[in-house]
Amino acid sequence: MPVNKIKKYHQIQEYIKKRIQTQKYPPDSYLPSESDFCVQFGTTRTTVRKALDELLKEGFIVKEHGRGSKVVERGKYLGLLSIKGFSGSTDYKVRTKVTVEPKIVEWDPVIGFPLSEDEKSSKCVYFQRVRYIDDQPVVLENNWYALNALEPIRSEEFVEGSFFKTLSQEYLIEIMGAEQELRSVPASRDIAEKLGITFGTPILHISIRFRTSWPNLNLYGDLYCNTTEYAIRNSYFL
Amino acid sequence: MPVNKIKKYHQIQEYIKKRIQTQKYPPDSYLPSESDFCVQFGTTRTTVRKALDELLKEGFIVKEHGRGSKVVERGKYLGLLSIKGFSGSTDYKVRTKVTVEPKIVEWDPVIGFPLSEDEKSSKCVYFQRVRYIDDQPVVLENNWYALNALEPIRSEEFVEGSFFKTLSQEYLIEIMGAEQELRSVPASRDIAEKLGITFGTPILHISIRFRTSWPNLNLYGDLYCNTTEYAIRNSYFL
DNA sequence: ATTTCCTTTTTGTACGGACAAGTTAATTAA
DNA sequence: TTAATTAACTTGTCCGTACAAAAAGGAAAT
Repeated sequence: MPVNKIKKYHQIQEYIKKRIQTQKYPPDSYLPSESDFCVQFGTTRTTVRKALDELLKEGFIVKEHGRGSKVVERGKYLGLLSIKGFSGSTDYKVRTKVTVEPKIVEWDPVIGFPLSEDEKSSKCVYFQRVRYIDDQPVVLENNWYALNALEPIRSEEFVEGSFFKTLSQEYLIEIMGAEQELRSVPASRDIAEKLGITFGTPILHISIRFRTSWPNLNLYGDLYCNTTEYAIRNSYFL
Repeated sequence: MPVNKIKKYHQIQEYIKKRIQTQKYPPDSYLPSESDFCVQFGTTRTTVRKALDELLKEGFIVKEHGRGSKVVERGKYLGLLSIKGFSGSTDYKVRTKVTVEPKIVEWDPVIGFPLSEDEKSSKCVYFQRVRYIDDQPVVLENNWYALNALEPIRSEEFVEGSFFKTLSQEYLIEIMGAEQELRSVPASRDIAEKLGITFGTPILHISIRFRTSWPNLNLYGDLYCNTTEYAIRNSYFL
């Protein structure tokens, strides 16, 4: 029979992760040194380093030889697609407007992924946002998630206006991965109007499923991007 | 002054990587056990495991508790965009036709990335391919790389018809990362003809720069994808 | 023939120690 | 004051050991 013993390095890893998520270890600050953690948890550097290595792989920290382990600003959405110059840049004024407040609805068949039985048995929470760059609407974003997995969150409660930051800091939910499908399609009348473009203009349609650290919680997204001015960009390394 | 000492784990890592790239350790086979490597390299499991951990992170192997370390089929292009059902699937007949043989030309200004001085000072190698799915042309692909970084390779010499496999197995060049820009654009007359679609149809335009393990070698790509039948898909995990 | 048990092999976790290498800040020498 | 040196601290590499946990295969019992 499986024993499922608790692993010491995993406990330390989760402890530090929680402190990061709740801003006890704020972004850009340095964690206590490895030997500090050794004393704190009554263990050896081998085990502490294993925990830190895991957090490094998960993207919570970066290590600097001779200096320490630094907490990184979370929520770069891994290698996800982002608008050119979006993340961490001040080239453009990016603004987000919630055009449909989170509300409970039936699942929308436009979601490009098969739902689990668990999800199908539940209603879902839906909200819509529009992303503006330099006061121009560029991305129309529809979002869904299963009501039985997570309660509705009012947009005024979003931490720094970000849904993902809210999940991390308020619910300790992390994005574990994502799958996307991309298509180039002509703009429908509805979308053309919302993005202020002419009917039929080629736009980028992206369907996303985010996998989270909660096994039964997936986030579904349906994005329409006007790429005439700003391209969508992503990058991967190592 | 920096000493740049050779690291034992790195030597072992590179040794195993080379054996994988040259098929001495073929895909799906199991590597010698960790203790075998300890004897072979006169070291301890700590060091061997560090080497294997690096190969795991680089995606060359997977580890199976109680069984061993298995060599994985390389060339999934990391998290790169791939045609839906493309990688490792037999749902569709995928065929690649080289429409322009690799030849030496001047750099094309359509490349959406700034070139380094080194690259600008050299001519470049260019070739064009068309990807077919079920005998339908779906992707038109232009490729460039600097001539002073890598010689031209004739398409008949591609290992299993794959340019990336050739780089890995014949030149020991690995893809270290990539940056992409995506746009939804109307098909030009030229591209519409080559993809067998009507002029003006929305198509997905992707500009890619691949970073390789050779510091001065970048691969540039310019792709035009007809996404009406088959979506472009990608996923990220962990 | 099938199940159960045990042994062997292999990877995973953890301990404890030693020294190397990079960073920072205080101290010393010019 | 400025530059060089030193000391203290932190992460990186590596050694050697021990036991746990998972997988595989063979032996014994049913």
